[in-house]
Amino acid sequence: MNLENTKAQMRKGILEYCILSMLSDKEAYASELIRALKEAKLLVVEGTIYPLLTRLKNEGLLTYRWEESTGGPPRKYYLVTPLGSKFLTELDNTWNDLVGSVNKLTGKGQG
Amino acid sequence: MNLENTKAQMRKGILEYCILSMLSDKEAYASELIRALKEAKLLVVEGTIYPLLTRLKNEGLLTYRWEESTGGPPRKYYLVTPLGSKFLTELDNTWNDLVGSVNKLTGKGQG
DNA sequence: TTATAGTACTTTGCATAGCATGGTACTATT
DNA sequence: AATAGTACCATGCTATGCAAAGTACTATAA
Repeated sequence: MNLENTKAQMRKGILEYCILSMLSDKEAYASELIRALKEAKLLVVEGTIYPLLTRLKNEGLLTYRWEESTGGPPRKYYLVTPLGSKFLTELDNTWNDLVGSVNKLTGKGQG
Repeated sequence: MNLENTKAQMRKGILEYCILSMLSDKEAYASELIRALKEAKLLVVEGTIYPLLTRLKNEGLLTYRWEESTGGPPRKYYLVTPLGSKFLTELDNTWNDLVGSVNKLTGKGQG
């Protein structure tokens, strides 16, 4: 049995929520997001986050602007669109429901 | 954008935790589990739960016994093995860490 | 100039798990 | 015999996280 794999599965679908939420506070570029996610003990790699950002942009939930960097290649600063903000509200509810359901089933709630 | 799909993704990997936890309290068969999960607002269908139970059994986390039913086909009653119980403890920690991480990133925690 | 290192963005292919769908088998009712 | 309800099982699809490799820009060192 592989605990790491199970952990990875638990993270699935939650990254999308976290990233939308992070970008609703202030814009950021991918490497910044990766650092923040790692600090929060959520392991994320480039191959995960770049396709995810592109997908959210194509769906109209995010937009971005280029910004030159003094010490490296230019950066893509992403931010949430009005549609993304609306979707984030629904994800907030979804997440809260999910936590409630799991806590109930695992006996932490009123279960 | 498809909210239902995102919800399904969020559920990924969490079912395994929920089912192990439910079966650590008392044994149950698949249809019982489905009913309980639906009551807790976690949408689950047969095509999801049967392969999952088989997988957990093959990994030694669950075992089962047959029991005849008066009004239908026999039932497979699953229960958690000692190995499954040990694994469940780790999933408890994983889940708590995940909730902490998400709440921190989405600004519900200490920010 | 050339080479190396650091940063940032991109793409490809794989493994996994949830799900839709259809099927089998047992019992009870009509 | 036919239908309905319950329970278990198998197949194929899809989406996502991830490993790995690649591209491009800047700064530093030889």
